[in-house]
Amino acid sequence: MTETRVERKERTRRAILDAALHLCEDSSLVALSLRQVAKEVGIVPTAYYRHFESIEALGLALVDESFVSLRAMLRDVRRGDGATGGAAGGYAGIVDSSVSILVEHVHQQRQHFRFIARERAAGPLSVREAIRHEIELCERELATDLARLPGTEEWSGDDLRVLSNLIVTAMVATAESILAVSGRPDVEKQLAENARTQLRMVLVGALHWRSKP
Amino acid sequence: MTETRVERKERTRRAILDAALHLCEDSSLVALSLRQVAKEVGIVPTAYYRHFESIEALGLALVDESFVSLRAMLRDVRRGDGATGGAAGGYAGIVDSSVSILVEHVHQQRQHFRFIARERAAGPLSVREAIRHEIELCERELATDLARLPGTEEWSGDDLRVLSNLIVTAMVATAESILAVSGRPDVEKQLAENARTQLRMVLVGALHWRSKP
DNA sequence: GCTGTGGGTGCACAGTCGTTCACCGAAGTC
DNA sequence: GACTTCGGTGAACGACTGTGCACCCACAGC
Repeated sequence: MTETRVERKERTRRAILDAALHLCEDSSLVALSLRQVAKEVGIVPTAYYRHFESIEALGLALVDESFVSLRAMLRDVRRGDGATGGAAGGYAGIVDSSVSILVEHVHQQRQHFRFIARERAAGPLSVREAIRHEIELCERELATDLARLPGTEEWSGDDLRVLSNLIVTAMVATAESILAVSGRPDVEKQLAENARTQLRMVLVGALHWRSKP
Repeated sequence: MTETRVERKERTRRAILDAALHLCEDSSLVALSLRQVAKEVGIVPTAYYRHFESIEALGLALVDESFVSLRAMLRDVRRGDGATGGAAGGYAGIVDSSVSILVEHVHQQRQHFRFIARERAAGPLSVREAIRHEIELCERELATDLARLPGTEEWSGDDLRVLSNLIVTAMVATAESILAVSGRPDVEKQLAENARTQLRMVLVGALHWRSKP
């Protein structure tokens, strides 16, 4: 029954992260006070310093944590085991399952996605930079995935990067839209269908694309 | 030399808007205090209430003002008089000049674009909704423009809307990137070129697209 | 079992916050 | 010229902010 000291500390740290994530649901990190977090956790303000030296440091930890969720999603997308079963195959199958996986993960990790979407533009400078860097990594990953797809053999590295940037941008926007309409399943279905259409349009463009020498 | 009373009031109101815009360059509206704005303007906090009843109301005014800038840009894009001179014509010419106009306007109205980019995700609820609504109007405008382009005769209204959503999303992302790298002209040139490539890819996709019945 | 480390407490401080109120004085009205 | 309107002032309030300091006490290592 007794807790070891490191367990106890880790539990409080988790509680702080969760509290911040909860408070960030309808505001931004820059409008979050150390005392609010402490009150939400149930500790005294000064005890906060035992875990983080500032709100900004908390933000960076949340970025790390959130991108664990995001990478888990990318892993699922790469495996291609979406709601459609994956039996469809081909580009259409990839598009359908990828968007399904996106929608699913946005629901399961709503707080993480919301945090990233908001702090990407509004957070402290270091947080914004950290998020931008992580997204750039995601784009690179996607670019190498795209390079393995049939039809992109003659593409330049630049074009692959530009294409994956476009796709990531569109998917980030889709995630933001889904978060914005949270609670209206019919509208959400429509957003997912729009995202699929956009991906198909982009893919049609890609298949007819020839990189300049 | 004497100022009429309404002129004087309008001048202070302008000063408040400018001060808020300036303070929002490296933070968000939700982290902005009435007193900061007042101090920046050079008036006492209570005088602020003569012009706006809250920071949120100020935000809504800034949204209106910012979208005047954005609409001016859209008008230029529609006229197609970009830096390339417009003589090129055809899709390539449209793409080149449109992106040039975007870059140009982002520079000229840096504060407005930055404000919209940030508060779109982080502002008070009413501000977020106002921005979302305005962007949706821009998408509709673009959709009607696209409908006039040769090659989209058989497109469904849905597909036109989805396509313009994709294009607007990509251009918003481009504007955000340009703001993020502010001050590095070489990187910015690259971003603009990437945006042009993305638009071309999307257009290639669109030209080979056939709407489902 | 004694000692020391470290998470958590309580108090205090100097600021800042939004908002109230009574008041001033110049521009506007009659 | 007398009267009103209204943008701006200055003091004051209660609440909240980040942070420093001394302290407590359960767990850790000896």
